[in-house]
Amino acid sequence: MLKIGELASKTGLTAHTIRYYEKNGLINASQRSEVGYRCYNESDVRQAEFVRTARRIGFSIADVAALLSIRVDKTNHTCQDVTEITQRKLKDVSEKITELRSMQKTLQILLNSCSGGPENAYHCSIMEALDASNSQAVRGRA
Amino acid sequence: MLKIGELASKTGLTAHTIRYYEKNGLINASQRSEVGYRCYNESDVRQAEFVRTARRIGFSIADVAALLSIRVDKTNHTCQDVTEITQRKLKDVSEKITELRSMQKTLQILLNSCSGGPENAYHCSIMEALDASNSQAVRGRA
DNA sequence: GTTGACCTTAGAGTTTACTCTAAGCTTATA
DNA sequence: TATAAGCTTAGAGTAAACTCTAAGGTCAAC
Ligand SMILES: [Zn+2]
Ligand SMILES: [Zn+2]
Ligand SMILES: [Zn+2]
Ligand SMILES: [Zn+2]
Repeated sequence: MLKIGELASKTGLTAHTIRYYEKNGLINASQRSEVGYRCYNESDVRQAEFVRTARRIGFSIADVAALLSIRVDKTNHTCQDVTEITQRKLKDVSEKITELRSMQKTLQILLNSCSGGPENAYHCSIMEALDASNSQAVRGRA
Repeated sequence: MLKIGELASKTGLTAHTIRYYEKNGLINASQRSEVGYRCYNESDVRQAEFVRTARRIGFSIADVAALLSIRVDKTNHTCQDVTEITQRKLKDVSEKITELRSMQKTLQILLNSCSGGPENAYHCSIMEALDASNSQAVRGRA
């Protein structure tokens, strides 16, 4: 039976975070000690590790809660239930990457256009591009 | 002279957002009408468009504030000042992309391992991977 | 002359995921 | 037997960027 600090060092979460996850239904201490300390058994620890793994992958707390509800009742859930959550997350991540790549490209174009030197910014092409609301560079892929 | 709603439709920002930006020093109305309405002149509009463009590229509000302070005093700032902000942002964006690509890869591996079919999740390989805290798939690029 | 769209302010609420604080027990160590 | 480290709770604070509300004044149109 681990105390919260022990679970924390075992999982790499902080005790604060574990209590926060508990409030959100992700981690649970099956027992309390006589004085009220949280006590985690092996099954609790495995669940905490599941949570940490899922969070590391990028699942939100709500996603993890959904995955846990499948986990505790696998026979009444399908592989489809699991992949739906995973697909949705993959879609989010992919969309975010697309957005960021567009930003990345624009920023790179801006940087390529400017010397970055010590001359004053009066004719800086980055500033000019930001000022031109109809600039090619800042409207994404042309 | 535009009123806030006119500036909003011209820029694609909402009136709420424009007031919020004003509070943060990004957009300013040079005048008020007799009854206190914000009035934006051409220069104000150009600044608002600069802000909108910079925000669209992904610069934070603090970044935009820094860019604006260069913009209003170009002769006392250098191209280096401008590129520093841009480089920092590019670095942030690139790091975020790296993170997300790692998530994307993991999620794809998970999805490839599961049929996604209507069978129950008892032997679901996604659930198994999440449960195995030492799983290959969930520890990023091996 | 009243409806409806638009404007004003200060300030609260939203989202996500923590992160920290205060006040007070408990437990291990020197 | 004192410290120090660790545990408890409720609740507040943080970050970013909005988003909305309430209560009220203004303006154009029918
Ligand atoms: Zn120059
Ligand atoms: Zn330059
Ligand atoms: Zn199966
Ligand atoms: Zn499956």
